[in-house]
Amino acid sequence: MTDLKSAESRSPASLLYLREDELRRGIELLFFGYRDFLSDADAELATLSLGRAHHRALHFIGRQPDLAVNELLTILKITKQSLGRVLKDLLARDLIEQRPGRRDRRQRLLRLTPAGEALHAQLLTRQRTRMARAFREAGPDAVAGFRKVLAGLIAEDERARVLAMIGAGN
Amino acid sequence: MTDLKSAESRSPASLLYLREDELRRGIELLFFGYRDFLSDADAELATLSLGRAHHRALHFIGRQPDLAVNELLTILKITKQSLGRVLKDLLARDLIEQRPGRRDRRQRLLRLTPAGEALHAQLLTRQRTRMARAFREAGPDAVAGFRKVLAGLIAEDERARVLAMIGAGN
DNA sequence: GATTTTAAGTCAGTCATGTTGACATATTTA
DNA sequence: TAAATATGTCAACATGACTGACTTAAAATC
Repeated sequence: MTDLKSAESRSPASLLYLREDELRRGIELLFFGYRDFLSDADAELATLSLGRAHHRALHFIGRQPDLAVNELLTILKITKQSLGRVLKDLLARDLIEQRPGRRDRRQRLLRLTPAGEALHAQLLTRQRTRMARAFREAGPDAVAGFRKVLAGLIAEDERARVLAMIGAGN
Repeated sequence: MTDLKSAESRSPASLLYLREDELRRGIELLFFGYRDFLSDADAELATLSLGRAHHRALHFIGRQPDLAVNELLTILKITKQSLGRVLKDLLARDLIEQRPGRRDRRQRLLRLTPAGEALHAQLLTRQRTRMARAFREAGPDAVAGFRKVLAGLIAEDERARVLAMIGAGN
């Protein structure tokens, strides 16, 4: 970091600089933390010729069985066509199954098959292990702060909906 | 979340469940927070027909002028071929420039052109604005926790190097 | 000085995952 | 009955990753 001046080397009143530097560090930490957090699951998915897109669909179907396609689209914010390809793969590999909704028979409600449950559990366990280590090492106060800041990063017009979906504790 | 039972509805001693649920919330918050954090920059990049890959290269070149290609590869952890295409685009659009290293003339040191600086500053300001709002709303203790947990998510064999690169405050 | 290693670039092909746009079908709602 | 909705599908395309093979120039080593 030869180009990044230390705070001490600058004018004493450059609080703005300190602030900008703190924000830059937060931005970069988010990049590296996110990337490495996904690496465990990525490695496992690669052995199955599946990608992140499959993982995300599997995750949200697993956590909320009988999820409708439209709900999943709202969660993932991708196009119907993109999701369609992923669901097709997961169906072909017997990781998920569909059935028409009882109230609304246009809907195709999605749920995991036993094989899908197994994979979902395996991936989630891996991710929880890494997250658990970070939580444990950081301590409960840090965990609360982590969640608070991340919640603040969510788009304002989405935040209430997302936090409600994730669960009450936020 | 019809399928997610509240903690109260379960057996009193299910601390494991509480913990698993807390970890799941952290995982999901990271997903949504990261996605929405990038959305500002993505929108701006799209107007210029640039993508995230360009943004990342621009960011790390901007923060450390005269960066060698190899250093950038180490930071981004992508292949030379992938980076090559991105750098070619950025060079063609006069956003970065190269010059041979003085000590090692095999190296091509990368730096931003004035136009690159302008774009870099514009993108960084946008991202800082969103991060600043989240930091401000969450408070300083939360910010410390946010950083602590994210640092813990970085791959162990990378952590020291990454934290050193990001800056002392972590 | 000759050989090996390193830094960088390039060509070619592939894959995963996103996009737009147009359209089809079944079902529900107005 | 007509309109809106939920889903699926075809086609074409862009981005950004990958592997593998190879070249060139310069530095480091023997």
